[in-house]
Amino acid sequence: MAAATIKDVAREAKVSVASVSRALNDGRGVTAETSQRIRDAASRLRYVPHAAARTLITRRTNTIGALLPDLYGEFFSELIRGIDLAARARGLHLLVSSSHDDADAAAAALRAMQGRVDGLLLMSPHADAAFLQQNLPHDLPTVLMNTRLAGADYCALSVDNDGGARLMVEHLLALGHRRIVFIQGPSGNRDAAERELGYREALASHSPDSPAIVLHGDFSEESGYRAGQQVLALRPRPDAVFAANDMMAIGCMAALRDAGICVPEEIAISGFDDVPMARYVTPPLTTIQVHIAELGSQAMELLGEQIDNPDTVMAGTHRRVNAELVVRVSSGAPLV
Amino acid sequence: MAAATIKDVAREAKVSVASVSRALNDGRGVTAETSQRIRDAASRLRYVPHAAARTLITRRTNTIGALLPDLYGEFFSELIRGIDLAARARGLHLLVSSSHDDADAAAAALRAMQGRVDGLLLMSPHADAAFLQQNLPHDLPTVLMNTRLAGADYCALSVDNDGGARLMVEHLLALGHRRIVFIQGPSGNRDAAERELGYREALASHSPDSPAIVLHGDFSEESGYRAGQQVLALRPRPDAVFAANDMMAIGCMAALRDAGICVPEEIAISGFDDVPMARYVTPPLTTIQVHIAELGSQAMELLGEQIDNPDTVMAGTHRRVNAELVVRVSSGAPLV
DNA sequence: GGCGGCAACGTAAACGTTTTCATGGCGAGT
DNA sequence: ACTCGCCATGAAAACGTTTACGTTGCCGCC
Repeated sequence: MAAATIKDVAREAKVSVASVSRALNDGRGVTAETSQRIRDAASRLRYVPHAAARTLITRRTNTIGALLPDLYGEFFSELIRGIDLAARARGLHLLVSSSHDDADAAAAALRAMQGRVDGLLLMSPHADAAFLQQNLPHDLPTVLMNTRLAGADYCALSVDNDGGARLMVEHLLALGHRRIVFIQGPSGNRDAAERELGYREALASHSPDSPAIVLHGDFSEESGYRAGQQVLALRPRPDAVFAANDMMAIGCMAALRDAGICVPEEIAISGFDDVPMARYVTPPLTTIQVHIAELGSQAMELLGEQIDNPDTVMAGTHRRVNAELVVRVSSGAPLV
Repeated sequence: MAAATIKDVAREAKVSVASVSRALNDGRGVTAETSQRIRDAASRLRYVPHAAARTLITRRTNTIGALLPDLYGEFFSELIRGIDLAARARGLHLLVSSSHDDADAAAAALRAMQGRVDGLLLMSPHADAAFLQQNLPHDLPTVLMNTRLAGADYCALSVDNDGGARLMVEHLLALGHRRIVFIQGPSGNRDAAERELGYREALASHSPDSPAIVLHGDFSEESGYRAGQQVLALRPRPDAVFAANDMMAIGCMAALRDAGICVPEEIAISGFDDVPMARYVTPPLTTIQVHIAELGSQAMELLGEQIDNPDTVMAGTHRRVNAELVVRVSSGAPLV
């Protein structure tokens, strides 16, 4: 029993294939009763339109592609969840290609998506201008996510690292902390750089006499631990530490604990990301939460708009998704 | 500039479309030099075959679908990673549909995949026999993952909860613990039920005089905390606690700590899953690690075999992916 | 030298839709 | 009553491939 085609339905309902197509799509140009007869015949035969045949003529796949780097844990799941939800709401399918870690693999994956998708969600560390120019079919609607490229040629979306960092510094300042250390992320990492920028900006604008004190780190817990040891050696001793991510904050906290320093009474600590673990460490970590799912769904929305109106040029549109302050014990805020 | 078609390439290379198709696919029936000329023309025009047109005639989409429930965190990412890697190795694309939490949504998603995929990876709490019979196109190769259905009609793959739980109980017994409490997962959850079964089996076969002591829980940290309080009230007091997942183990550990009980000196604790947090709690949690990525890639392998040889019936094949004991401090094992 | 066979290549059908255009019927307006 | 126009319906083209089948030319063999 091969799958039923539109011809089978037409024969069953004693009409032409054209009428079947009309009845099952917009439904205009067909009498109510013939339409009903056709629907009955279709469901009787369990007819489901052949997607490829439809694509061939309509030039639409009703599918969008997501090209992602090698991602771990919470971030990836949340991102996909957001994308998937928004895509489903628009009746679109989701073709994902993940875990390609070099530029060649990404380019190959990109080529392979050609013609299988109506639009592309692209997040790739290799996505510089040249790469895009070379590999991206320029008539394909695309939204860049968290790429280092802020260029005006593409539509982009990224998390507001800058704003999040500013929020955190303002929070620490409001609590009375004045000497605030920042622990950097790996050099070359864009998120890390933006967070540092936000730290410096907030400090400069809200507390010009507070020095910017920056220690090295690479997002790993160990580097946070080492930074914590350096913090202890600083004179005068800092009031607070703001790590570029939670894992470093946790490592730093361990270093302070090992040295007998009380957090947050003697030194406040805060991180960035709000990983699930952040609320479980002792003391619970004050941090910045980013709604990753929202990043995904907003990107999908943006892409959807581009697909629906291909003529209105949206290149250069650049949105940011908000970051939110999550106050817990480690920053020394009075509990309410 | 619309995308180049095979006709354009044919014109450019001054051959017929048939020769282009031959040269670009198997390459037989075409002279070496014409073949080269065709390839040149193709790359000059940036020709990439129209996937839908090809699908229409070959009846193959080179895509597999993954239908997943609403999944969180690590599990989802690892699963997708495993699937994606194995699929890419076979030159297949991955269409995912996730986050459908009721049976109707799952059925709709399943219908929508009709004809877009060559095979299906299905993990759904709603996938009972009736649901599958009703919604699954029976000529579509399918692999069931972690479904409650062990029936012989489908090809299936699941994690060895049973074996993992046995490993843990044997570990605890080997350390000299005799009164081992088990904290259940939510009722109706298949993973939880299998873990409990493994606990009971191991206890019965290795230490028949040890009683099976089972407390209620629902996988949440809070339920673990409550179970921990019940543990404290038991007389004689248990040696060890084996929670059906890590979060409950962590909750239980908190309850014991709050009561001033030392872990593992007075009571050993262990969990299941090896969530990232497990190594960071104090003391670090002994648990069972499941290679989720392997679950994904093995499922993909199984599906690939089904697709490649559609005639050999593989229904009823049922494999399990191993679970592994991860010994940390919380079980009281001597450190090496 | 004619003929069979084989290899390279071209022609055209087929896949299952959507959509344009043609056709017929029927109601309304004069 | 005749015609105009609209509306439901059908016929057929088109989308871009693959592939079965025909055609051509060439080589070798009798």
